[in-house]
Amino acid sequence: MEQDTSYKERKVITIGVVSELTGLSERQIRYYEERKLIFPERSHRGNRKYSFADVELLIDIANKREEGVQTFEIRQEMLKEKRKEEDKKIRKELMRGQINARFGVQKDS
Amino acid sequence: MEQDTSYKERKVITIGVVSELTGLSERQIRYYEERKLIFPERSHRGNRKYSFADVELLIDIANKREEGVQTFEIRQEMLKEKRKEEDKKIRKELMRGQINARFGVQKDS
DNA sequence: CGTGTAAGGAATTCTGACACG
DNA sequence: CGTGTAAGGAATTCTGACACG
Repeated sequence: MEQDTSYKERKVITIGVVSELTGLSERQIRYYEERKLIFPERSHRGNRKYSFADVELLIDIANKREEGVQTFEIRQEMLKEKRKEEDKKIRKELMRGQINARFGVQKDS
Repeated sequence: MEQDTSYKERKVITIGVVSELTGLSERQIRYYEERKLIFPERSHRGNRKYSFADVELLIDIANKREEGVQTFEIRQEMLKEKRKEEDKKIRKELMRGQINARFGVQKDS
């Protein structure tokens, strides 16, 4: 289901390049990971790898930080967003279920 | 005009990751550059950086090589392709020019 | 809390070259 | 021609820690 060929989601960018792309120091980037704001993959021997989506997220984080928002609060907001997304998804699936129940394919047997 | 925010074209991937992604050795990847099949950018201090488009191109090259096609021939084909693309583009622009001449915006002055 | 920095080590990347076929 | 490899050096990345505020 999860098509992970998407260029935006593939984790292939090393921390040095991410640093250039975002203007953040490597220290900051690693710290935001420690605070569970960002989740890079690890290469074979432990090097962090980020996606373009991660880069964009980091830029958002940087903006929030500049406004004085603490990492803890940013995390709260992100979790809230995530819950909202999941809710939407579930509602969609429920709807689909109801439609199928009335007009959809027959259950076999 | 050239919108280079495109994830596919941004050169951000280091040679080690490209090697993993393509299955090619770093030696091979550097050699194909020497033969002018691929054109990475360089980071600040000289490290090669590739795009997803480059990765796909390298996979195509690898397939051709497996069929025994020489790098020189691959280069020929690529140049031919490129010329074809440019031709198409020019024809398109010519067409647009004619349409504008009859129905388009007035030239000022 | 958020970030800088020095520390020490391991892994990465670079170039030019020799080897083989 | 296309690729492997050893060589030496420079740059990258990692972790854990101390510092400051």
